[in-house]
Amino acid sequence: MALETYNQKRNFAQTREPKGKLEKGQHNRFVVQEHHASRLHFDFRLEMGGVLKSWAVPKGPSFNPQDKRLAVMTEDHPVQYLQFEGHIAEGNYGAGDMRVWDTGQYEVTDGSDPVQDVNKGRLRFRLMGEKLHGEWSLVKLGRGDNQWLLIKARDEFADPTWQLETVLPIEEKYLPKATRSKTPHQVVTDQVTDKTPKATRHKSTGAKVAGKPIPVAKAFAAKKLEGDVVVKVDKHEVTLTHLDKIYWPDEGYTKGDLLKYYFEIADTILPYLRGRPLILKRYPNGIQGHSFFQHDVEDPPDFMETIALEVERQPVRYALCNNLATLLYIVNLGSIAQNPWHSRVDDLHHPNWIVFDLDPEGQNFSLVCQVALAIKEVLDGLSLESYPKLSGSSGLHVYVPIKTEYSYDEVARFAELVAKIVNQAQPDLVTLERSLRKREKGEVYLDHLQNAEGKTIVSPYSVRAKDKATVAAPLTWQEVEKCPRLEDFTMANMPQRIKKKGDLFQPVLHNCQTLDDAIEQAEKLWKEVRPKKSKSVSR
DNA sequence: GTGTCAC
DNA sequence: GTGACACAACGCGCC
DNA sequence: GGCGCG
Repeated sequence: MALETYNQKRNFAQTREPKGKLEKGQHNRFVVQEHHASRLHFDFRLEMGGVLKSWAVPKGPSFNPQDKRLAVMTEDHPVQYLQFEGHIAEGNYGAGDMRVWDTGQYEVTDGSDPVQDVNKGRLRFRLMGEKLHGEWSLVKLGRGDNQWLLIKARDEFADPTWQLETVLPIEEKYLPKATRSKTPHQVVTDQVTDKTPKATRHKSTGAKVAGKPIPVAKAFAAKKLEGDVVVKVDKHEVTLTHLDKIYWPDEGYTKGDLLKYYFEIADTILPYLRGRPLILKRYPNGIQGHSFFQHDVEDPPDFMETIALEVERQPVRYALCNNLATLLYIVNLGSIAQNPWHSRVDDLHHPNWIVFDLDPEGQNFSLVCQVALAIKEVLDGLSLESYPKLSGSSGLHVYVPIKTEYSYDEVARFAELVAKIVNQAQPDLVTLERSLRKREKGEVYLDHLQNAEGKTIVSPYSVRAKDKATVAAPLTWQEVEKCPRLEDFTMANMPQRIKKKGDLFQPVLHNCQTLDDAIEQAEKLWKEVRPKKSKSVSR
């Protein structure tokens, strides 16, 4: 049954090849035959299920694990074919010389059933032949139903310098015209088997050619952003891919739209990113697709600066978004919102802003605005300017810019003190309770714990991976009083708003406030207002 | 190895 | 019919 | 999204 095709293809009056019949025993032998047929190729056969499972490998096996050799599965051959050598007469299937190139035993690596593995399209095995040794894999490809790859696994037998040699001399007919009459030799070079034109050869699979670089402004001036484009940014080239991929299915916004937004507001956002380690949260398939965090940027492009930080005794290279090229690069990777540290690399241990993160947790947004105003009132009382922004997600952030000289610990302590004071002033509105279960309904969670080294907060002007492509929008306090709607601040209208209002957050980078007095006053204030809990306990 | 196309 | 050329790098897990 | 792996 399994050998029907084999028998059909052959006229046994004319060929000395063995007749196909199933064999009982299971010996796990293999053979590689050098086959000088219409094309020179190598037949790779593994004994299993009473037949030889066979693949035609045009370039033959390679000990270089980086070579993935195309292996076309052909009809099962009878086990007697293991020994077959000779000349198949002209006019017959596979006409030409056949020699055993290598033979020996094999074993399936994980002890599973090789027939099943073949059916599954994945086979790993160890070869013990004269020439071939070590671990190999055969992996079935998706397209076509008989295309596989033969790959050498990385082990002690792997050898990138290895070169295949044929048993028989290579006939002139297999050589490209240009090379003919120059002593056909026994080393199978690329030229013998590689029929691809020189021009397209060696374009490494990863680096796709997306055309000539276009000046970035010109690229984004285009009516429609689609496909891939290489963009020239200053001296750098940035490849932008899948520009027409839908990132916001409901609105139809594409990755191209997102990139265009960041290009347009780059001058406004970059100051908030510059010098700050970034944690990338990537959505390669848009806001509804799978997302993941990336701390370490593997293989950063030349224009991207990074900082190596020790994390659990391992160096981790964090991205620094110091220029437009990097911004476009990380956005192209699916980094929709940008998440910088609170401190910069020139002074990593000292944050230059304090953040209060207000999370409504299902509450009415007007409550959030009330709490924000309560925070402002407390901060005003401590003579500190504060600046609100919509998180773009569901809450609100209040920033207090400070001099770069307070440790994260000092800042965290101060932030907690302020949070307690606000909580004391508005106990019905505010909770400091982290645990969701313990939070009362109608309370807004005031998170001050975000003020720690290594934590991040979504930067102003970041687009959020949320419906409507909402933006983390800086506001005026007057706007907070009127309780804005976050869906009114989006990627679609933010550039206009910036043109009209300028950058409302500019003081956050320049108003370097001193905390010393505020800390002193806050401590005093807290002593006055705090609940006298300790006394009731001790009583 | 297979498929397609020009001659 | 034959030779020249084109095609021949998948799916998964990880960050 | 893109790399390395089998």
